[in-house]
Amino acid sequence: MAEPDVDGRTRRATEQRESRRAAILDAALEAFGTRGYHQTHVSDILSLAGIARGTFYLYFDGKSAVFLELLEGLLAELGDSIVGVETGPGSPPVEAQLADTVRRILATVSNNRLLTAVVVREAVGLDAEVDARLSAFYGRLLAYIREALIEGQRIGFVRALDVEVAAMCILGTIKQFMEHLVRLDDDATVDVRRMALAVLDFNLRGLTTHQPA
Amino acid sequence: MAEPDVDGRTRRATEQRESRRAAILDAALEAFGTRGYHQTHVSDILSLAGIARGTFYLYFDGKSAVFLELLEGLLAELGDSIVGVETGPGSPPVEAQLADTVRRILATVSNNRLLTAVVVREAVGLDAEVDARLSAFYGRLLAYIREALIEGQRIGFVRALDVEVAAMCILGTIKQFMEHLVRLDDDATVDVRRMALAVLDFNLRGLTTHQPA
Amino acid sequence: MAEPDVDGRTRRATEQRESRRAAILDAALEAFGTRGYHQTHVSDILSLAGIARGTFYLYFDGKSAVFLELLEGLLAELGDSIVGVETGPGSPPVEAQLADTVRRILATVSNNRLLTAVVVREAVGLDAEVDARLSAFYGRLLAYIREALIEGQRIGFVRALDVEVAAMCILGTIKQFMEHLVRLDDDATVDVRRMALAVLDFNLRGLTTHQPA
Amino acid sequence: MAEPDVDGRTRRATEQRESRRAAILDAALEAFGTRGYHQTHVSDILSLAGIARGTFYLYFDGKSAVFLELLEGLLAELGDSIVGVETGPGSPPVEAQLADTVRRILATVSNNRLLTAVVVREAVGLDAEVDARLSAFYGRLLAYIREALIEGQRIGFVRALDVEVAAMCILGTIKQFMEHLVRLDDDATVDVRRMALAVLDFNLRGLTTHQPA
DNA sequence: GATGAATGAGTTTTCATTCAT
DNA sequence: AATGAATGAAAACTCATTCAT
Repeated sequence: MAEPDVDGRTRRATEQRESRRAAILDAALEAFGTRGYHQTHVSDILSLAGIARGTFYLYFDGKSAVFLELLEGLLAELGDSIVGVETGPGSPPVEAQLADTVRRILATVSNNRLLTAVVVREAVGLDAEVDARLSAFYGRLLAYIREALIEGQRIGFVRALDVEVAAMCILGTIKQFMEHLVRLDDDATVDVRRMALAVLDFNLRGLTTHQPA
Repeated sequence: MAEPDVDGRTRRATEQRESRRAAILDAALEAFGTRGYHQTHVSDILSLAGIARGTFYLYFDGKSAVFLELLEGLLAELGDSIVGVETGPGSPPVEAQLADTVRRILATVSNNRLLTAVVVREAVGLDAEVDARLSAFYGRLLAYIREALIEGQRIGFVRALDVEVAAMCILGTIKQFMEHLVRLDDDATVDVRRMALAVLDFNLRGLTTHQPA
Repeated sequence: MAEPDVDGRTRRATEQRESRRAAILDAALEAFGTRGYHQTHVSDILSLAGIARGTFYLYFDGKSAVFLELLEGLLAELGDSIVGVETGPGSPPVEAQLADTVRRILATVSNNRLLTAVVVREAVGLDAEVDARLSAFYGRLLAYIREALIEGQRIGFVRALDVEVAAMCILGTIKQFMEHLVRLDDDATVDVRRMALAVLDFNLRGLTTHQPA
Repeated sequence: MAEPDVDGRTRRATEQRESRRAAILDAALEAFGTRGYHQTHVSDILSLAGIARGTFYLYFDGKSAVFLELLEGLLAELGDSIVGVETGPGSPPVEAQLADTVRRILATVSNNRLLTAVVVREAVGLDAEVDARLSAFYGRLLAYIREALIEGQRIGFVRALDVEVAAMCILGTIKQFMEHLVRLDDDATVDVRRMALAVLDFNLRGLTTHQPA
């Protein structure tokens, strides 16, 4: 009845529980990433995770619950990747800060290729709650970009333009870029960073030669 | 078996057949547009079309076949909206031609809001063949944009940039714009044309004030 | 396109539908009667009815829905068996009327032996709605008996007693009798009518020799 | 392996074991009484008893085994409540003895309200063995009543009647009364004893005013 | 002895497609 | 051609019981 031992057992049990959860999430991620959300059945997750039916329901409420949890994780990571641009004296140049943000998003997407694939491709119509979360996330992202644009205008970095539409366009280029990344084979180590900077450059300068507007 | 009579009967029958087909397509369009592909059941289409189960399978091979046909139609229309930019002497200004293309795409999307919604949102994971078609379409669209950019560079309209990435970005802004349009309520007649031009402007000039890079 | 033919087809279809429903109800009745409610699975009903899984759900919402419908039928029949006692001039003797009621209940139970068995035995705890219906029925029956007793006291047929308790006791004897009937083998044609009259006699006169109270 | 010490340890262990068993039985009783047999899951018992899943199976063979044990207890107590009527010289009056029996049954039921509820309501269809036990108990009870009636007839207390049917009716009134008691809220301290006597009175004298048959 | 994670057989339910009328 | 009843494969989910720690 030594207390420390009991503690030890409890801790080990908890750790095991957590690792089992993680294993199921991994399996689910692989399944979703491979077959897509709708073509993935609980059975697929089971066989990938090597567990019994009941075990799955011990850890999650069902297919959509696992997906939701994976999604939350990705959205959280993406949310963290995006930080406001500092404009105070002594701050790094704005373009450099933007490039850093792009680099961080990029890393997150690269680390979560499979999941991002599902999210980007089957964006809507999966499940009421999943839809809501995604919607909310894109809403927040859009709002963030909007704010950044307005701040950019204040400091004279961003020209006069329709902030609403511009934010939408930027989001579009980001999503398309994500979709592109996701489509790449694992071994296709193209120069992703270079592409990211090219996306940034596109957003900043547009297509045209610099004839004044 | 009097030939002339049969001709008349045959024609009428064919006409009826066609209008029945069209009615089913309409019903399917509404169903898919409202509930999305996966949440739409054949029953939904049946009740909207006011036909019996068996009748449906007399005209189409199944749920995914109807969807595929609707998709083909949309892609064809979209394809038609996109025409190359003429650069010969006496051609209208490039920007005006681009604006026209944007306007045509816009009209197509507006006329096919429901279907566009499904295509844009549930882009992938519906059905192997549907996936392939969509992929092919976006591939062609991307190729078209790429060509246009190269031609633009040749005539000095487009600056030096990564054509691959720029094409991707443009596609992204278009898709995001489509998604935005699709989200609007039917009666929300916001100034869509103005927005379209703003998207074009964004793509052409980017965000920044024109300090040379 | 002869209208009468269409009518004929429609009628025949409706009839078939009804008879299919009836067949399922029959199968369900047999299954419930044989194995009891909880031991009966939809599969049992399917194989007894010789239909496919989906067909069952075409006609009923599920196991408890079929049972509820069977129950409703029985309760309705039982309700019809029970009619008030007439006390006007020229009415048949009260005892004779009561004997008739008993006989009618008896016939109903005999005709619905299997179902009565389930109802009497697994009275409660099957399903929320089933419970409610049964409860309501017994409540009405109790109320009916109470009224009859009060009327009986008014005309001097029933002695002074606790009406509440007496009604409860009578219900108890009826239920126990039903349970007994239900337990009998099909071929055991004991003199059921005689027993019914004995139950009536018990309720009317009690156990004791007629020493005045 | 010092014998005296082991004895002490053994006794203490046995006591603990017994109290653990009792705690599980208590929890099971509450669970069954509240939700009924089928709606009660082993988990319900576990959480009420505050023990782990495995522990439960250390003490009992399973859900139906616990229920069976609870049932045995109730049936034993009920069996003890019922003692034969003495008719020798100097015995208390028959009616008083019957009233005592009624009182004892009543006390038992009151003390075991929850369990009686399950037994009375879900009488049959729980489990083969449970069914058999209940059946046997009611058989014995019926036999006891039958004997009592015959003895009653011998001493001229009970009139000429169909003993079989009368026993059945009496059992019916008892069961209905039990069901009624069980339905009462715990705090509804209606005059149960008065009701019990009214049941007895009903059984003895029946409904009618005493016009000779 | 105690624990609670794991099991998997057993059930229910759905829905695209077929086919006899 | 049209109908709609029937099909049954495919999923999802539950819960009593086992067993390694």
